[in-house]
Amino acid sequence: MKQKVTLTQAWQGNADCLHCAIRSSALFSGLTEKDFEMIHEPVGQVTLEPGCVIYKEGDAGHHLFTVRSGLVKLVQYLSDGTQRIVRLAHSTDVVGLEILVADNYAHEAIVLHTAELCRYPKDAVNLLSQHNPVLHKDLMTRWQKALSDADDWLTRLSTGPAKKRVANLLLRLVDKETTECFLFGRDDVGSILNITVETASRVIAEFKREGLIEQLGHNHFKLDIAALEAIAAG
Amino acid sequence: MKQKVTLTQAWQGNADCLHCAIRSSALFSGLTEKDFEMIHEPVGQVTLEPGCVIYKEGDAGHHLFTVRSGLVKLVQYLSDGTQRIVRLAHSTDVVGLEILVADNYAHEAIVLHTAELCRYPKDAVNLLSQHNPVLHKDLMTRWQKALSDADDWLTRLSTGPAKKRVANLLLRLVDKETTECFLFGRDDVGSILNITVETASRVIAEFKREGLIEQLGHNHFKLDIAALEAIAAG
DNA sequence: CGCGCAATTGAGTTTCGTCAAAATCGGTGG
DNA sequence: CCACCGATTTTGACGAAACTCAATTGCGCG
Repeated sequence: MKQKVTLTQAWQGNADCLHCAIRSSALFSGLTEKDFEMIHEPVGQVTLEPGCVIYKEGDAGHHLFTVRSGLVKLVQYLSDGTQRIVRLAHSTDVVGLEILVADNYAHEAIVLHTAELCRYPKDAVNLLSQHNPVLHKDLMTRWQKALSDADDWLTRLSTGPAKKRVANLLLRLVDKETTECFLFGRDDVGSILNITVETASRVIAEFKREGLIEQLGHNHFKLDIAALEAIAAG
Repeated sequence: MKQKVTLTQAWQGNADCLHCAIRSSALFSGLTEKDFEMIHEPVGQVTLEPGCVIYKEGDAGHHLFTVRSGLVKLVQYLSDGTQRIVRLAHSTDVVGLEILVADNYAHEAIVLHTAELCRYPKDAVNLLSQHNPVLHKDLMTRWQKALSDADDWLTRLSTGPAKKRVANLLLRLVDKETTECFLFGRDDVGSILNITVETASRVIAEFKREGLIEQLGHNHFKLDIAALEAIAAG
């Protein structure tokens, strides 16, 4: 796992939320111009490279983040020091929601695929959510989505034999249009599926030999979706 | 798994929320008398026996529930028909939160240990949460707790060898005062820990032989907490 | 007292983890 | 451009853990 890049103070302020490309599904979609005037700290945006740490577990913080593009992993460290990835956040997902009601982040957030992020000050979100019913409901919906994702993670990615888990992971990462999929290090695959690096590698190699996935480049595959779904259903 | 009991319309209306014994940690703790006047449908309460189904996955519903006492399991069914328990709710926990933003329940909720429940109409909660900042924040905190529980479930109860998982489960169920613990069917233990009934039984039997747990009655044990914590840390 | 379900135990098999080695990839510098 | 280095991935051999199938025991309840 690379960890070369660190989050320097590269945030560029004054994102243009009113004309944001993903606004309809962004956190501040329900806000009016008047609402934006109430925010003193500007909404910042930044692009981060793989390996970059957005925040660490236990960090005090005052921001939550929307993932505009790319992929971010949320990691928790176990008592024995090993790490377990408890969620993946991709476009339109919010990470760091917990900072709205807690003082510290619950996970370590690390970029897996180059990601564009927006950053919101928690105080502004807390304040606005009490006056703006749309934002209020949107927040609830995001909590619900996070919880539903967590349940899905447990039932699909942490249950059953290794082949089934890997198939489910690939299907979750695939672009349905192109049937292509960008993967990442085998150690991360293992941390997600709760299997060892070797087992992850073995299963992926076997999928390649059996033609279920075709390698297009470094961690870049074309999937046989139907066949993988058969395995995923198990 | 028993499923003899069904939830008949046994709800007794007009719970006395203002003088509730667990009010300080109940869902409506932040409400004023004036708030209560705004609720047309009374808050109901009921006592349910083990096996009783509170709601099913996919059910349309208009209520969320506080568990006043007892134990409730939240179940999801996998593609192959087997069930996986994704959370346990005990005193002061809320189940069915998702109904605030979705039309259907996300899990099946079944009573494990005789439980007293309070029932809140979703419309009232949604309405009040937009005007009462305390309830608003309380709801957010409950979402966060549910999510944190889910993460904990994954890292503690679904990771590592079977003995470690069983130890973690027992420690989660134990009454720290008496060091006693009420368990349930081995099939439920298996569904929680993602192991088979046989493995669950073997581990528990082994714990008994090694004196880590002493059987006091049917599914009733006294625990050697220190020893179990050593295994749970593993 | 016996019936029936749940729990336990046993034997054999499969899967996965562990440890170790080999191969491959990506990047770097001559 | 090519050779080399380190890191990642793949592969192999072996053992441990858990699953499956089956039989037995134990317990609660009528």
